[in-house]
Amino acid sequence: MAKDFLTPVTRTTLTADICRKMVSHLIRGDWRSGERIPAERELCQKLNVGRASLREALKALEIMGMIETRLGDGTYVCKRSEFFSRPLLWAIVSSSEAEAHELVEARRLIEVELAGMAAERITPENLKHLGEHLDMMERSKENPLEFAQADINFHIAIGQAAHNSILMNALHLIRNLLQQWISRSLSIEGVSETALEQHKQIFMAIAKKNSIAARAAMQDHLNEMAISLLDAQQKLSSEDSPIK
Amino acid sequence: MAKDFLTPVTRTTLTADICRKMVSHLIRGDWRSGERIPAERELCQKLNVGRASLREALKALEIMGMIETRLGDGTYVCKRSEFFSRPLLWAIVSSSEAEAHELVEARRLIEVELAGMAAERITPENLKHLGEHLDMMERSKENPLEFAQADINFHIAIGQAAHNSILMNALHLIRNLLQQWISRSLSIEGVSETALEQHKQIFMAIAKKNSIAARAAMQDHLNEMAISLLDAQQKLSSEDSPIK
DNA sequence: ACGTATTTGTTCGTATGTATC
DNA sequence: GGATACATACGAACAAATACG
Repeated sequence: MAKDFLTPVTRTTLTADICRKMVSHLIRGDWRSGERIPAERELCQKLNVGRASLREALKALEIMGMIETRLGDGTYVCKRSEFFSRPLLWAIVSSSEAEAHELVEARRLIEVELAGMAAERITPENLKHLGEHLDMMERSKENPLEFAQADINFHIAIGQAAHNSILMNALHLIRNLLQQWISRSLSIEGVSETALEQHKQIFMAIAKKNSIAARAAMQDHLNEMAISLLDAQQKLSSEDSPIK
Repeated sequence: MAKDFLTPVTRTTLTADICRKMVSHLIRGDWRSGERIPAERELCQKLNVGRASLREALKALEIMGMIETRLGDGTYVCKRSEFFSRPLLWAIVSSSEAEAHELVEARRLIEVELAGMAAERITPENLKHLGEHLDMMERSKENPLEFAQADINFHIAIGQAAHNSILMNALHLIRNLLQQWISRSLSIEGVSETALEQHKQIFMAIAKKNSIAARAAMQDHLNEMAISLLDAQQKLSSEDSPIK
């Protein structure tokens, strides 16, 4: 069509251009993971741009988790697996309308899948860590705080064993959003005993690399926990004094 | 343990703090989608920070697709569904085959579940919309751009019918990160015909409120698409010319 | 049609705090 | 402790694009 004759001049900002250039250097491996990149002032000269423009680009990359700047030291390239892993980013996924039951639903979906994937992909080292967290739970039956922490670590370790960083980020996020209710529900009489028992089931299924059993065990666990959790949540929100 | 006595002082930068604050305003809806936010200098005064620090935060948000700045005009809030949709992000994500694989995996997990949930919870109105998007795909077989848009709308409509805002947000996010490859793969000979046929299967299963069939149909669809998609992604990253 | 005010884009200079050797 | 290199942060200034009367 005639109206699309000549493409409009797409105005780009200097900052975005710098960002693009930096990204392509990062990707191409001109600067490797863990390496230090040239100082800001040096880059300014090489790129022939002002310091503010460069810093805007650098900050954007930092917030996306691609580089890390250390005060008084320099700027370093992050590992690829850390790209996009800044919690800030994933907070966006949550929404104010998000209700407890939606969170619980999302949690079940993700953790069941992660358990299945972990059973298929777990390395001996992953398994060792997983076992340690289970032992920790056993030892800290009398200490609610330690128990809750061991519980978290166990679930996170499963996520790591699944080797999918995207879902791992999602797991972290949902955990954070649910954490206060999870802690509360663990303090209900008898819940932590049940949880420990179910964790053992999950561990065994994963150790046997039985993906189906691992999914089922995690499903059982989360079904059970969902009840206590929603219970704790209702109690909590009814106590909730309107803050306004 | 004694060594963990006092929590380390987590040094935060001003820019990151500003960024956090802005994000929470964006999420909480203090500034709505499409609205113009206060001018830079005004924000500086209100937040009591220098303009450079503020701009670094704003640029980061812009590159992630959360806000849009127009020279000589002002800064506007993007729609939630457009967050993370900036081309620059594609460049970053598309550079890693491992990440592509993880994204595809996460997409399958979420969309299969959403299809199942949609079959159980869809309202007549939701179903009407879903049907309209399907018709749109049928009508635009010859127009790749329209077809791709109808494809997006169809999947989004399923997400809406599932009535879980957390998973809906996750769907948007992953969609945006995968979009360029999805478009590419749809342009491969024969792929769009297959996709259309599979969409019909999904639609029928959901219309019958058959959750199991809906899951299966979506699984089929995404399995098939994953092949074309990873294919398109490999081709794309091998074309990548060194910029220097 | 023109000019003025507003707003973002970009650079520079300067002062300060921090890390490393 | 001192010297050096570096990031952090602010403010001022001008350019460029846009909106509005």
